Amino acid sequence: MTGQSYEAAVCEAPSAVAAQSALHKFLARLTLRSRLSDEEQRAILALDGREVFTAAHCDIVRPGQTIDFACLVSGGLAGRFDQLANGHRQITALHIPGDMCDLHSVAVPHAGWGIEALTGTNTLRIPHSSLRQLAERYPAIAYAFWRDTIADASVLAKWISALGRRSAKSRMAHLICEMGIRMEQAELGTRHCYDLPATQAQLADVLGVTSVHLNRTFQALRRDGLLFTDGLAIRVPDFVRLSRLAEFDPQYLLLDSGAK
Amino acid sequence: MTGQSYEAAVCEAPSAVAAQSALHKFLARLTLRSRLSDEEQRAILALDGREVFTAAHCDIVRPGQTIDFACLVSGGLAGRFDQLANGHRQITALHIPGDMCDLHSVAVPHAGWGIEALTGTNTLRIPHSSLRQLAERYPAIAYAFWRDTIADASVLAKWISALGRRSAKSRMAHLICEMGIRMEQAELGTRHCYDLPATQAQLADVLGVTSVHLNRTFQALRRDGLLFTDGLAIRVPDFVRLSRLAEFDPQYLLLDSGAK
DNA sequence: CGCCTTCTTGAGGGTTCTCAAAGTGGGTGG
DNA sequence: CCACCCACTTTGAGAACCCTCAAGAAGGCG
Repeated sequence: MTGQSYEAAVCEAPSAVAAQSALHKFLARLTLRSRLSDEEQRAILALDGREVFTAAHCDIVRPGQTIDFACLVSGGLAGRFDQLANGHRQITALHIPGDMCDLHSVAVPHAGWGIEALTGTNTLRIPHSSLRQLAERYPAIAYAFWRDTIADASVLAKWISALGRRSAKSRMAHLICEMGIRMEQAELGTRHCYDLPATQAQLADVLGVTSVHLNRTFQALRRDGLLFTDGLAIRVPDFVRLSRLAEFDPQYLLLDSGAK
Repeated sequence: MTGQSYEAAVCEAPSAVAAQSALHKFLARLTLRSRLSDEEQRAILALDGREVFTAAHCDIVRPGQTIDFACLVSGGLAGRFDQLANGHRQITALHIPGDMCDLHSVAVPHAGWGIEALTGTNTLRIPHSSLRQLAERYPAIAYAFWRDTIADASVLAKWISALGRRSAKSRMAHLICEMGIRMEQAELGTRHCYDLPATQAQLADVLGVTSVHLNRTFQALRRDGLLFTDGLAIRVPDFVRLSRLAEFDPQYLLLDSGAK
């Protein structure tokens, strides 16, 4: 059921292990932003759901679908997107393992967006009912969920200013910086080296440019020595210099550890 | 302390009345999205805070400021913005009377953004402590606050796809449609006619274009007969036709009444 | 009446798009 | 093991959209 070879690396672990690892990452992010008691933490880790594999380019959640579960990414890379009448997509958020893609769907189950597997992606489908019970029983968890949504909104707002007021080059640099910090926080790599398993066409859908222009922008950053790619691996020799180009300040991610 | 003459229309009411009206609008939006008991509704209406007037172009909250209150707009128009190193601003959200600009600041008090008065604007500064007490005492209110943040994020996500994948003309049309529906819901006008007290330069900061280009885009819409302005008033003769150009579907606003 | 903010217009240039085709590499079947 | 296919990346050329700089018109306010 695993996809092409390079996806096997992500999915090779038995799924129960991957699921536990994703829950741990999810919990780690919650506790970074909110204080939770041991009991509350155990309750989060006890969450259960069906693990589902979605092949690259397939939709995990179709636009407009009404769902009764939230998706915790346990492997791969997922993107929330909005689709235009002409079929063009804009990806509004990227989700890495440990991210609950659509925690907000608990409170608003009718999705106006879709979620796409950018590469072969495993998700844990956690029933809304379980999450709602948790939030009702433990107010601190409800509060943590709220903060998680706020962090999500903060990233969206930052991306609006990137799309509205920055060049493609600066936007690209910003994305590479953001994903570096997030990957590092999730212990999936470092800000200087991590995997970003997306095609250039998909990254173009994130940056709001065409894939042709994205390719040229990529080349410009390589010429400047700011960024190198090796297959899916991103290498950033000088993170500070890249941050300056991007005017990147990780504070908006609401990850204190990344702000150091 | 009221500003220029055209702002007086907004601010002429004694502030206690304006504050009550803003709280009613705020409550109306919450109850649209969440069910609240009579007691919970009374608790919201009993919220109190200092009313502050901010002149046009001045900051209600400066970027980076740590605050201990949330701002409920009671008159005028406010914009959340992100500022670049070169001083350029991108407005990420517009807030009309009845909107709690930064409800999320209750959970994340250090602002990474700023809030600007686009015109002379009155805000009610409601202490975080009052809101937090309310959320702790009434779980349904905490839940309603969460949903409000989700609605906020939904609007942000829609705006990302507008900035990334639409022309200035379509973006402008989308903004006019969105504000029309929101104004109608807030009973501050109708989708066919409402006041938008912002300068073209400010609207350009929302749309992510220059004021020169915004002006030309405006003219193009007028030429097409889609949109007319009369001072601050926006007139939309054919909302359906404008919606089509904008590919506007009000569902993302999470205002069921607007979706009809 | 004069100042100031805002809106409007013009001309030229840069970024990004569109359309099209060629190059690259992994996977698959013969 | 080779040939083919397919998805992805890269390149080229011309056009469209939007920006910059600059200056002129319009309207409120002292």
